[in-house]
Amino acid sequence: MYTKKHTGTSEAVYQKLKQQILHLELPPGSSISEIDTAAKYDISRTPVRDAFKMLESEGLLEIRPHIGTFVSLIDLNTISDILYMREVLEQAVMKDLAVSLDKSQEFRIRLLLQQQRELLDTERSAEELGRAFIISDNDFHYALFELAGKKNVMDFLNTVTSQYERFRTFLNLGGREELMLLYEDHVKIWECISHKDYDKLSDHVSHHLYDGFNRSIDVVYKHPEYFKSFT
Amino acid sequence: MYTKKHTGTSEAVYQKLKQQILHLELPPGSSISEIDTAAKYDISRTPVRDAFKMLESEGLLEIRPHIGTFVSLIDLNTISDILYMREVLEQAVMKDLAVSLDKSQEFRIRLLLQQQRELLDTERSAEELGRAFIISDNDFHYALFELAGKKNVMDFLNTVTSQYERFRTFLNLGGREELMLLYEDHVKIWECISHKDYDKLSDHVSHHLYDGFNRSIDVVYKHPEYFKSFT
DNA sequence: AAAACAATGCTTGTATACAAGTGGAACAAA
DNA sequence: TTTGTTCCACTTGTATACAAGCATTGTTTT
Repeated sequence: MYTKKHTGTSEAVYQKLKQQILHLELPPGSSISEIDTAAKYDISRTPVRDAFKMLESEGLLEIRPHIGTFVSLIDLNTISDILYMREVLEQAVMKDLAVSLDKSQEFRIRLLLQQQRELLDTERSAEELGRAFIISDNDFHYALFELAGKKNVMDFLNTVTSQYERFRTFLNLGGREELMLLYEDHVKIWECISHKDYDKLSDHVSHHLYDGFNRSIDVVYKHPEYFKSFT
Repeated sequence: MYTKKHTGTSEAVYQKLKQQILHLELPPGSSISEIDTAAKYDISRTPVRDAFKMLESEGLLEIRPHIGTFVSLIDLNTISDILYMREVLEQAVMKDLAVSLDKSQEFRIRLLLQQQRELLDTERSAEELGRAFIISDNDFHYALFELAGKKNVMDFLNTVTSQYERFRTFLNLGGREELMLLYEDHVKIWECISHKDYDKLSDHVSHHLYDGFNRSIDVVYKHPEYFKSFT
């Protein structure tokens, strides 16, 4: 038998569980025990506990001492606050980028948009396309932050907004047409940046963030057990 | 002997260590071992490890497997990005508050300002006054976020910006006069909110965030060993 | 029948033993 | 002296045993 590594085990478990939670394979509210997870991956409780703690700090797990560990319910109030932060920060960063845009950056953005265009024209299943587009969408936003010199800001945001990703995956039941709307938002945002049209830029950024959610928020009521009760 | 509690131990150690790090009693770059810490508080390595992991996720510790654990150096690039986030988010939140301000909220802010005023008029040592004012300053900002209905946004910010608090403590060598300037900023910010003077409000918020740092940033060079090299 | 209660099996929290990687110190060879 | 090497002390990573809290079930008592 190969000797087991003494680094990276908990990190691997963390990544695996996080993906399962974000993709709703571990649904909100479901229980998950340290012992079972350890047995499943043929490791001890220790690295599993480390992974659990990390996921708890991101708000994806809820550890109740001596009772059990549960995948956290989606809190729509939290989602709302996350959207607010993303809106405000993205508006500011995009504006900064528009102010200092140069030709090489413009080229890079054009390239990303073209990639996205091709993605939408490729035939594949709706679910697969949805996931691929979310990744591409994230790449697009991340690239804009990076070009604006605000990569760390994006990283901070992401550490605190895992909930947002999960909610996005949950709502992602839209077909090619819906995704096309998101792509068109990107094009509009890019046009505003390159034309330095700051007012419209802010509007498009807000619209891009909220519109998809607003359009499909009714599906929330198809899985009320996934959500924390809100009044 | 009393039976040991089976909850809260790691949390207590976490809080204790965090305070020591933020107050620079555990200086940046210094090493801290799990075994020593466990012995110091007469507990086992397990809760200490939990606390270490939490502090690492906040960027206050750097755990190098099989080598050691070190209090992280202050990264001025990170500080810069944190300041950017706080600037953008505070400007937005304060503006929101100004839009919807009512009399009872105005009363609450006046109260906080008066408390701060009294604090500055009380005789005590410079260092103690500095720490007390930082707490009072945080309370003031927190209250404004709360009044704007954005308490969670502030909480998110704080989980990610522990570095900022440490840096602030480090720079806090200013006397009563410097603190008075911060207090006057608060008064100006409040006036802009109550008069709905949005343009000046943003300026004052930015000024309030950056001015203190800019005025005393020279002390950085008195402890270069605390900082990550930057180019 | 209903209510109080004790036993049991689950959970996570803690303590401790062991594994394995790292770096420096002591030491040997050139 | 310099260089290379071996060893050792120290670190964190992992595995596992035990402690203790909670909930459910089944039993006993009223």
